[in-house]
Amino acid sequence: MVNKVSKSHEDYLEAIIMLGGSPDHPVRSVDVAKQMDVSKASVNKAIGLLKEQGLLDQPYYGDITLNEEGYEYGKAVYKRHRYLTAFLSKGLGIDSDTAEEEACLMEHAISDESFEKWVKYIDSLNLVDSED
Amino acid sequence: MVNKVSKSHEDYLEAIIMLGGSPDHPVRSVDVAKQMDVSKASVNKAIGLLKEQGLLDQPYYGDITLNEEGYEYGKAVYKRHRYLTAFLSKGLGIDSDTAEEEACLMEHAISDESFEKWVKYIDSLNLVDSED
DNA sequence: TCTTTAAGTAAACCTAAACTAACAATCGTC
DNA sequence: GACGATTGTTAGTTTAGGTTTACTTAAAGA
Repeated sequence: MVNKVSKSHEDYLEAIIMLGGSPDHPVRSVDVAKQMDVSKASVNKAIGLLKEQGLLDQPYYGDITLNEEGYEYGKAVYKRHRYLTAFLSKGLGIDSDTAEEEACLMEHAISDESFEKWVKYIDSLNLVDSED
Repeated sequence: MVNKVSKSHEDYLEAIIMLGGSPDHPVRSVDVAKQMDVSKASVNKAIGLLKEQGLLDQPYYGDITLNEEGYEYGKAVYKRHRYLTAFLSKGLGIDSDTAEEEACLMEHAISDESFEKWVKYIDSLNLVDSED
C-alpha cells in the first residue's frame, strides 16, 4: 500500500478486483459501472484520477488494467471486505446481504495496523476460508 | 430514531451529546466547533439543518438545545461509538486513540437491527461497563 | 455605561463525487 | 468494408459539506 486513496476510489479498485481485474486481466469500464451501479461518466472520471496516481493504466478508449500497485491495493481492500463480511454474518449472525452492505461501508475505516488485529481475531474464530 | 440523518450530521449530534447536551442542558456552538475541529460557520450551517429536521432548537444568537428526538438520536450514535471503541480496544487490542478514531468512522455504517447483534456479542464478552 | 472581546451569522467560494446529455470511437455482423 | 449498436469521453450541472471573511450581537470589566 502506497499512496492514500479516497474511500470512493478504494471502491473502484475493489470493484475491479471483484470483476477479476489484475495486471494481466483487463476489465471494461462499462462493467465497473454496472458492478457499482454508477454512470459510465463517473467511472471514466475516477479511472482518470487513479491513472494519475499510478495505480492502473487505460489507453484512450481502451480497457482498464491494474498495475502491480493498484492490484495489491485493490486486493487489500477486498480482503477487508471479505473478512468483515464473514465476521458480521458468521460471527454476529447478521444476514448476509446486510453484512455485505455494512462491511462495504466499514472497510474504509480501518488502518493496516488495525486490520492485522482483525485478521488475527477473525482467524481465531475460524470464520473465513482464506485464499490470501 | 426517526428521520434519516447524514453521517456528518450524526457526528454533530454525537458531539453535542459528548459535551453533555440534552433537552435541559444547552450547549454552545463554539464548543461544538472545538470538539469537532471544524469552523464555527460549519457548525452554524449544520445546526440550521438539524433544526429544520426538528432535532434541536437554537434561537437567534442563542445556545443549542436538543429536543427529545435529537437527544435519543445522539445517544444512539454515541452508544455505537462506545461499544465499537470497546470492542476495538479491549476486544481486538487496538490502542485506544486509534480505536476511538476508527469507531468514529464505523459507527455510521450500522443499522439498528445489526447493532443489536453487536451489542449482544460485545456484552457477551463483557467489554463494556454499560450505562444505557 | 462604554468598550473590548468573544460568539454567532451570512455570503461567497471551493472541492469531491455523483449525474445527464451529446458526442466520438470501436466492435460485430452482414 | 459499411453500418448499427455498444462503449468510452467530454462538458456542464447538482449536491453535500466544508472553508474564509466580514459583519452583528451579546457579555464582561473598567
